[in-house]
Order: sequence, then C-alpha cells, then structure tokens
Amino acid sequence: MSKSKGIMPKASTTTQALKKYSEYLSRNGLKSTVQRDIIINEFLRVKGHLSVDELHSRLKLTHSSIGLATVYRTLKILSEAGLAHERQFQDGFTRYEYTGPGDVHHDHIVCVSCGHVEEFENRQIEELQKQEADRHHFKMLDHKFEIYGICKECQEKEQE
Amino acid sequence: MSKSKGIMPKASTTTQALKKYSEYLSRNGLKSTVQRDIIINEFLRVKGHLSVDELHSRLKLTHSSIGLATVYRTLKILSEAGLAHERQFQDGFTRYEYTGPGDVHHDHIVCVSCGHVEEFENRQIEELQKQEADRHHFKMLDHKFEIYGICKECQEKEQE
DNA sequence: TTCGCTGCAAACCATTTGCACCCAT
DNA sequence: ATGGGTGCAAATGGTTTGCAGCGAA
Repeated sequence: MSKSKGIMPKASTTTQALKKYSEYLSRNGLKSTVQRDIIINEFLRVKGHLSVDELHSRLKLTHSSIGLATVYRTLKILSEAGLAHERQFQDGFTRYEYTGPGDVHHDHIVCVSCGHVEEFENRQIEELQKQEADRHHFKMLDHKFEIYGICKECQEKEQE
Repeated sequence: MSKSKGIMPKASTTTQALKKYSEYLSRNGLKSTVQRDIIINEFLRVKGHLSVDELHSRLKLTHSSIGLATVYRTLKILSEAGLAHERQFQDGFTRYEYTGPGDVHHDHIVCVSCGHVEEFENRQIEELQKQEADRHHFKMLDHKFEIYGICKECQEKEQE
C-alpha cells in the first residue's frame, strides 16, 4: 500500500528507503554492516507483514550464519528510522511492516484461520476516531484497529 | 458499562453473574471452591480492566496464601463462561474486563501515560467495520479498536 | 585504533503446566 | 473415595541482553 504522490517518481521506493536508512545510521553514529544490508534488502523485497522469525528463517536459507538477535536489532532500527511499523495481531508474534514515504495510515483485516492480512483505509473511521478522542478529552497519539475473520479462501475450504 | 435493559432489574448484576458462573461450573463438571469465590467476588466488585497480577496483588492483602496460577485459571474460567473479556492493550499484560448480560459491544481509549482506560460505543464505526469486512469478502468474527493517547489529567500534569 | 556490531547463550517475564497434596461432592 | 483444585516450582516461548571477539570508519 505504498503510494507515490509524485507524477514521475525519480527513484524506486526501495532506493528511497535505503537512502533514508543510511541517513538514519550516520545521523545516529551507527554503522553499515553486511548483515544489516542483507536483512534490510530482504525485508524491503518481501514487503509483507513479517514476523521476526519468518524473516530470520528466510535469511538463513542463503546466509546460514545470521543470528536471530541481529534480525531483532535491525528491525528495531528500521522501526526507529520510520521505515517499518511494529504490528501485533493476535498470534503472539510481533510483525514488521514496511512504511514508504508517502504512505497513508491504514488498518488491517486479519484471517484467523490462515493468517492472511489485508489492508484498508477508511477516512470516515479515522474521522470518527478523532471525534471520540475529543469527546473524552484525550490527546490522540495512535490507534489500533483490526478486524478478525475468515477470508474468502478459507471460507471456501471450510465448505469442502 | 453494563446496561440493564429491563425497567426494574430483579437481581443485581453481581447476583446474576454469580448465578451464571455456578451454572457454568456444574454444566462442565467443575467445582466451587473458596479460592474461586474469593477471586470472583473481588473481580466483580472492582469492575475495572484488571491485569491478573493487579487482581492477585489485591487478593493477597486479605488472603495471603492465594496462588497466582489459581487467579489465572479462574479468570480463564470466567472468560469461558462469558462473564469476562480478555483484553490486550499495549503494556504487555492481559487484562480482564467484566461483561454483564445486557452489555453492548464497546471499544477503548487508553492513556499511555497513566494507564487509565475509558470506554465508548460508536454505532457508525461498527457499521463501517462491517462494510469493510464485506468489501474484502471476510466473514467478520471479532475486532479490536483502541485509541491511544494522553488523558486530560496527564495533559494537565505535563504542563506543570 | 576505536567503538559499534555480531552470534551465542543466558536472562527476562508473562503465562502455563506438572505434581503431590487437599477438599468438595 | 473419587477426581477436580490448589500452591509451588519448573517449564514455555517470544524477546532482550551480556559478553568476547570481529570489523567498519
């Protein structure tokens, strides 16, 4: 769900992301390493809602020595750099989702049977949220909205 | 946020809850014990959004021998009996909230500073959710909607 | 050469479970 | 007396952290 607002994007989202990432590193006195590059490239390539363990398993296929802790630490950096969002659905894993530069806030609809995740944007819901926050005199910082259900494919499988 | 729909409620919510609970026990071959009674009575008395540890700490004041595992097990039973809802906000604890017989679905607005939780109902949001589920061909089972922010009291404290 | 980074193992921490004993039915 | 319940301690499992050696700047 990354949206390029410009008419003619000059660089791919991945290139922009890598740039933002390396800027974040130097601004914070952090170093570029081969492991981090491997992790980030795979993360940007997949663009799903990956759990740390899922990403680590993928990486092990081609880079067997990479440590789970390093994947955790790198995803935390991406999150702090504003390139990834931490998500917690109901399955006990923290998942990370890529966030592009022009991305609009969105929510999730999760299949409790197969784990499939779809995204949606809904302006009206966003607006109603703000109204509720105001009504309760809260300064809204964030929100979490997830719909849990059974996706089309799993409904069809159930009927067999 | 328990709403009695009747004009003249015959029994208090607590009494009704205890009845529902004991019915659940006998229907499932479970036993009534002093520990369970103590836990449930305190849970019904407080009616907040209690973490297991918070409830256990309260109970220890008057019943020092009560075990944490028993509190976990009893709240699980209450949840299965339909008298409590498991909630997970962002603080790493599972919280339990009392659910009365005529209760309408509601969502939460949570203060990230002091942990205070308020509730709200919003028909329009519920309706928009259903529309989103339909649009994505999901059979909706459940949802989770939380607004995170700073409550009025904490905003005032911040300014000092 | 300096520090940050890595992989490993150990630590964390909320929650669950195994077990020997207890008690409601 | 039977079999579920209890408290305790140990196990679980995702995530974090300490540490000795490694490598980028």
